Amino acid sequence: MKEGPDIAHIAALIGDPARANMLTALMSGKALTATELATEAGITVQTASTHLAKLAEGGLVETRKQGRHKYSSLANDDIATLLENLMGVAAKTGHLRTRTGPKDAALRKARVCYNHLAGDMGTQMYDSLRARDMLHHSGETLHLSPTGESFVTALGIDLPHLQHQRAPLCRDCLDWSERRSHLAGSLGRALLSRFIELGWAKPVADSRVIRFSSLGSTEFAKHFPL
Amino acid sequence: MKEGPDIAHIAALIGDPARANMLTALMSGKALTATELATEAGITVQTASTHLAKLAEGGLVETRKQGRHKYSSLANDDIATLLENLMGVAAKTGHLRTRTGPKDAALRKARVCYNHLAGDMGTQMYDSLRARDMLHHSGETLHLSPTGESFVTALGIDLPHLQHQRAPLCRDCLDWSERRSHLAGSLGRALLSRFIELGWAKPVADSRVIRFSSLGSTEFAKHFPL
DNA sequence: CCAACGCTTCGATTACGGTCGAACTATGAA
DNA sequence: TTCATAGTTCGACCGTAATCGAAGCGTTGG
Repeated sequence: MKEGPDIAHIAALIGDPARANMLTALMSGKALTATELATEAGITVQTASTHLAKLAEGGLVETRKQGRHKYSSLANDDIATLLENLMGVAAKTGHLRTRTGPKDAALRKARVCYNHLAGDMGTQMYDSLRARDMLHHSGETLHLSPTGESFVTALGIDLPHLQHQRAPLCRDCLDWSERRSHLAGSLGRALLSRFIELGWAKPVADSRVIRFSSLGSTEFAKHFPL
Repeated sequence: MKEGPDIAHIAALIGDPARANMLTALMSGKALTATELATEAGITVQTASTHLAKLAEGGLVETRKQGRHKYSSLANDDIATLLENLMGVAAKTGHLRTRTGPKDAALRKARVCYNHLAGDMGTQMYDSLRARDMLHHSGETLHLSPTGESFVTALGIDLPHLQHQRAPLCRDCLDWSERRSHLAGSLGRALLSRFIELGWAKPVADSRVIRFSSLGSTEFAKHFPL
């Protein structure tokens, strides 16, 4: 009865509709200002401010002041995973907020999960790397094999720079549309931004959808075959 | 703003302290009656009844009537995973309800997660099976290799019976104390109950702790070396 | 058939938290 | 300096939901 961490507190934080809207908006990975989050959630700036204070105190979001703006983002990958997890059971128990619209297909195909690629193409990338032994699963941690290292370097990833960071290089993250893993961690983030840099893909404004160009699709299929 | 599943609803369900207490109590895997859950959460039976109705409507728990008792249990493994996930971020953000007591060590060593073995020994079992190629990871689904099949059969598991069931045989489940995977699914459940059957281990009453006998510890270490 | 038990429903109370208007602070621009 | 914009704090209002006492059902066991 009194053992274990206080799950009620943080669940309650997510449990408010306004805050849930803000958090899902932050799942895009971008840091958003208070007013952006307010309009996203359909509330006034004042209430958004109090909500943000609570979310920060609860360790769910981190804030960073820049000039007269205050940017908020999810505190870490764990939070993103938790939210995806929540979406999974919410979707499975049939409690959808809106009927599956035309947007859903695009969301299921390719979307950003916090900061890396998720959806069909995300799992395809993951599976392709796994199948070619570039990604290795030892215990719980994911590792990049030597062939994998040269592969991503050839793609233009600055691997030494990533390995210097404190954050884990590879992590797997579970999807809610697909029930499968995709690649998270700093490498997952770097790969997505590289795709955008190469002009293969482009994030759709005000959404989590990632749209691949026709060139990008063929290049992606070439580099990550099944 | 209006895309995706309704995470606020189910997060709000978990967000109430009383309900959170009930859910964590159900993490033991046992089905509990309404009165048991009421005392567990420190509330009266009436309120527990209304809470249970809401949890059932939300798809978090399933209820089963037996005589004049009504047994409630977690609806499925996904819920258990979600709760463990929540405990993880709650623990990480430092929002512990109680200071880490003497009970915590036992919890970290071996505990039941919904219905299978978690904690140190859970991850050890998982890693040991993986290291000996008895457990195989293809895509997202876990598979039991032929050597693995004969191994668990030798342990006394009725494998054909398990394979007949609709539920997946192997699944991995993430731990909140250890940040690593352990074996869930019907095989995970069967293994734990087999350990208890063999007298290796015994669940501690009114807790999620699993206590291994000295015989059980040596046998376990023999069967699941690292 | 009656009493005990487990659970549910109803009704009333209460309290907590979300919400916004208004006033205030801080930063940047003119 | 003055104005505009971004965000915070305060105060008051309001609604929702948690809670429990009391009464009502079923089921079990004598």
